[in-house]
Amino acid sequence: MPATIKDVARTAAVSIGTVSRVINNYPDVDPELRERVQAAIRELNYRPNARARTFVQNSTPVISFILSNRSLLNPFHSGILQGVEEYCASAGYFVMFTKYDYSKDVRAEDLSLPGVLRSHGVADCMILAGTNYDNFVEAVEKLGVPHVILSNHHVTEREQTPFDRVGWDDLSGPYEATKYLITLGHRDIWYIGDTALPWYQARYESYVRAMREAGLAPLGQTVELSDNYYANGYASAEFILEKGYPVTAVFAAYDEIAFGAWDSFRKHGLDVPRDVSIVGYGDNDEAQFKAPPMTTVRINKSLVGRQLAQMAIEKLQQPEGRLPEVVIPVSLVKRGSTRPAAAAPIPQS
Amino acid sequence: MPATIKDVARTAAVSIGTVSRVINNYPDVDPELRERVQAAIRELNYRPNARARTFVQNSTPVISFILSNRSLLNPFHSGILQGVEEYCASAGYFVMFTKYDYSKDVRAEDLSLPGVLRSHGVADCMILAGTNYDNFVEAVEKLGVPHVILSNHHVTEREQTPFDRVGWDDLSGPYEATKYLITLGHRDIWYIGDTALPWYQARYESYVRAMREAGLAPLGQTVELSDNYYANGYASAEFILEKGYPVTAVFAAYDEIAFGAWDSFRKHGLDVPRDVSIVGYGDNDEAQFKAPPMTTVRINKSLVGRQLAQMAIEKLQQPEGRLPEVVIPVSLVKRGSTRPAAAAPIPQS
DNA sequence: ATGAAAGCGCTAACAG
DNA sequence: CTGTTAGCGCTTTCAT
Repeated sequence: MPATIKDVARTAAVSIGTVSRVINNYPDVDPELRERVQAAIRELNYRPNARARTFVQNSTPVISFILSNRSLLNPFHSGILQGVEEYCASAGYFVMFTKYDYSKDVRAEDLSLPGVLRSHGVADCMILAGTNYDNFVEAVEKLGVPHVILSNHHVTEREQTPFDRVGWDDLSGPYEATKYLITLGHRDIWYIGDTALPWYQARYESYVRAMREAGLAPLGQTVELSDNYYANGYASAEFILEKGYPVTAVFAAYDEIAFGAWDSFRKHGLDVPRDVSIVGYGDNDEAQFKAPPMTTVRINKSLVGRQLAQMAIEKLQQPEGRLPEVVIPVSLVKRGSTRPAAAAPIPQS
Repeated sequence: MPATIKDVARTAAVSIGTVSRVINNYPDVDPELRERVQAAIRELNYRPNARARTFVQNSTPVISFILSNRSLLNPFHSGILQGVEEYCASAGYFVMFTKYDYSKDVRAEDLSLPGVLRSHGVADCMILAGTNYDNFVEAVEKLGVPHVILSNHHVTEREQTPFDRVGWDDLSGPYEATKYLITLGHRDIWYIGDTALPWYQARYESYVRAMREAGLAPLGQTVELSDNYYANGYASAEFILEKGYPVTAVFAAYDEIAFGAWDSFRKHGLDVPRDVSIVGYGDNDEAQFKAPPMTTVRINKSLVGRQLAQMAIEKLQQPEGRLPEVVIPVSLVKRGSTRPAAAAPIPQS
């Protein structure tokens, strides 16, 4: 049975009010009493009861990170969670990790919500991460629970107000990457990636924009065998090579896709970057560890997480306030998997 | 301001005691009253206040997953966390994610503990995951906080009582893997991996045992440039090849190490599995996605996590009880990166 | 079967 | 500056 504030008060021969003031670092306490209280705390090995404290203050320093419909094994999501925890810990908050899988086709009121939403007071603000749909967001809104949304994977049909959302810039990365390849003299630049998923769609369109601006024809290739990025990238490259299409550069919509394509090229005796330049997307750890290290678009997942956490804590303190959307910039990291295109044969005139 | 139990009682014209009995599914409630209460709950959109409930019950349905000195980006750790969450959610518990970095050289009483341990009542049981040392474990013990330890990465100098610990079998996996390569006719089988870390040491010894039993000389190679597994595996293979040592098979102490070695072999024109067979360790998702898919030792991380969670919940309910250590078996997954050794040239007699 | 009331540990408001 | 006390929402015990 742990010591309570009463025990400390008795031992220090003061009132519980004084003990409370000492615990919470109130300024106006007689130094001698403060010392006596602190001695009693040490002696009794007293740790405040967080339950009682949060109960009387009617608020819990807990943020729930809800990962919807995605696996934490994906470094994207674990990276964001890690950023969330980092910020929360520094601000004195705790992070509750909840995985939540649901179908987008269930009506909001019929969703079987995660426990953290079935009672109130477990966590006072939610971070909706992973892939989310309108039905769940709507259910959370209806409950009146403060929340912040990871915007990139929020598949919505409603018009979004630019508030209480954090994401990274999914448009300029692919655009910059493609432009970089063009600058290097490449013309047969393929986009490899799924175009069915909305966020891949955005990446594709940015690629197309860069190609068009340079007067080049966009070349998209997607083989969607499974939700296995590597295999799809591999198969897409196989397809391009088997058809005999010219290819000197690839922008892959995700690092894992790039790795698959890379292995396919290698299998066909094509060297990266000698024969084909490759740019990935995401900058997971593996990218820098390839031989040669892979050029890719870096998304600062930790920063995305920290920003989500910061906004969540602000919302928790001011549930009615609306915080403007934050978009985290991305950056092209140039490494060894890209190089200038071989000079084109001079046309005979 | 959310509705409280009082509001429900007033609306249903019953006492708060009755409302409590309905909420908690007590059997002896008049069906008519129960119906009235439920109607009031719906009408007021009442959700019980978890804070008040846990306060009066003096226990919180929260387990803290403390990841020490490791990154959640490593699929090992995120896989375990995901298993923990899965079990906890099904049992009505919540998971608090805490990252905690510390030095093993600080005395237990001088450690700056994570917030979840500085007050009590935030979480009632801890899962100590990641890499842990005696000082932290001792500090947790001194606080009298119930806890369960992931045993594989617990670096200890104390004699361990086989209780309140969960781990996977780090001995039979490497042994089986090596024996399998021997069965395939390989003789020049290299172990690639760090031997400085204790758990890698165990894997190495098991490899050595299998080699010795077959009358073969163990061949260990470690290049430890950094904590980058891929690069170390790559460099280790480079070393073997540059020295011109014979090699027809490799057991790598971790999948990422295997990937690095694989790429080095490929660079040197050696095909897997035609020229070299490779066995990895861990069975991260990428292993099955290689071309060909990689033979590896599967560690069921989710099961490790679920087992940790189950024991944590038991400890939480019976803090004094001691639960026998659980060791999760591993299994060799045979895939395309291994094949029988080419027949040795028949010695001229 | 139901209502009334004590009390969980703490904070904060108030009185002195 | 310090002590006293109400009260947070709920469960549980004790009457009835």
